[in-house]
Amino acid sequence: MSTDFQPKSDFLAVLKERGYIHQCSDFAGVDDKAKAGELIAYIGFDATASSLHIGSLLQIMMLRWLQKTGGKPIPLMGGGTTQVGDPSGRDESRKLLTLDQIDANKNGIRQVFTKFLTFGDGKTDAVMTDNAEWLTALNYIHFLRDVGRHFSVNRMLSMDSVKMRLDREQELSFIEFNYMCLQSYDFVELNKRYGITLQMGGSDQWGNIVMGIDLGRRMGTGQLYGLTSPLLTTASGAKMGKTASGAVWLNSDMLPVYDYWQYWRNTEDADVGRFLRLFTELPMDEIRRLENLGGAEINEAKKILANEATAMLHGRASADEAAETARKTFEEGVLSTALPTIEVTRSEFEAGIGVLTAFVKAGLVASTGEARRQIKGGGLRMNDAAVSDERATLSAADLTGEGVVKLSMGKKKHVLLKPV
RNA sequence: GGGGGAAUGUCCCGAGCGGCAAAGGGGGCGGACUGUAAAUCCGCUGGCUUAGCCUUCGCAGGUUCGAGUCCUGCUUCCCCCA
Repeated sequence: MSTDFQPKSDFLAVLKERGYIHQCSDFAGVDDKAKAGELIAYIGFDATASSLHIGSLLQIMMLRWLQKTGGKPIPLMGGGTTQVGDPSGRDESRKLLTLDQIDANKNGIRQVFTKFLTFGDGKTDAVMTDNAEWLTALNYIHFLRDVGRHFSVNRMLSMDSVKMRLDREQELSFIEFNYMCLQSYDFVELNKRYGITLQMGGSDQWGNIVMGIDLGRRMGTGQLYGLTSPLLTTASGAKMGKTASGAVWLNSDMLPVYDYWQYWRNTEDADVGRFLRLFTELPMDEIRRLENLGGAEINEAKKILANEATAMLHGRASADEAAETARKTFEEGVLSTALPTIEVTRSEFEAGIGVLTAFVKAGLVASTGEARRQIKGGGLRMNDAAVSDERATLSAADLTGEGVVKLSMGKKKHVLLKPV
């Protein structure tokens, strides 16, 4: 596991150069497979929400690079494992999702993959899989006899994730043991069905992946491999993908394209190079040039990062539109009608909407109380003028030439209110 | 089975002599300064129809003019002994 390993395959060369690799069970083994064009790999995604968020993007990019370098990517939907619920997030009673919720979530998640991967029947075409297919049909006794006997509790107890819990005297439920086993079993099952030999994932998945490799050896799959990506944090140490309004979702119905673009635009200086490598496909020498821009010039690099990352997910046209909206809003101070817009009926508007209510409707604040506080702190603006009177009411006089009212919270968040 | 602790503002951690919308952090949001960055400084961080009203301290009762605080029972978690 030397970090100075020199890959011969395009796949590992790209991953290494761009910073996707944290650990690998056997660099040379994966390298040979990739070099021979025989690499088939999977990454599992649990369906805990109706969209994946930025945290999963790194994983998706690995699958994308695999495909581009001649391998076959297999995204695995955790339709079965989600029913068990991965308790590794710790915490008390994690509410179990209903089957309906899981189904709905799977549909939401599935869309994203089609944007990053090419699906089909060809050699390097991606195939969508779902572990509900085999896990839900498992019979407990059969599973114990065929698979369970290969797990050593002694060994499981020595795993980091488990040891940590035990050391801290935190609850470790039996269900968690099972989760690890199911994930291991997935690996073996996917090997049988698709000839998969590599499982990738975040660094927190290392233990589970290694268990899968081990199970494979005992169940006669031939040599399996594991490769993990580093846990991403921003340069100032925050977990990636959280914003004020929650996670940075990949589905546009959960997070408008404009907001997605803004997320990347607001990257910290120190992260620009790293993010360009991981989340865009720009050539390396171009990235090196961009990340070395000094002072305010690095903003150009941030725009390119935002454009490229957004184009990959939402398409070039949407990315351009978001960039143009941002340019008008921030650089020219001109109103762009492409800002996120919420509509109210004309009769409701004419009846008079209070400013407090308007900001709540726009989703800029969570309650009228918060709106009041923000007004006191000078944080709310209407058509770029600070709101000072919380009793004010919107009227036709507030409509701009475009027939909208621009509501802003802070300097960066803008929503248009449009009577229809 | 016996004994001893713990549960607080629904993001987290955490103080709280019977007068409490409840100390202090972290995180988050806003303002200032900047470059839509970081760092720094300042403000805010239960809800509403806001001179007021309503709802919060594991759950259910009780004492009291008044309970996060005292009493009783219950639930969950932790520690010690067996």
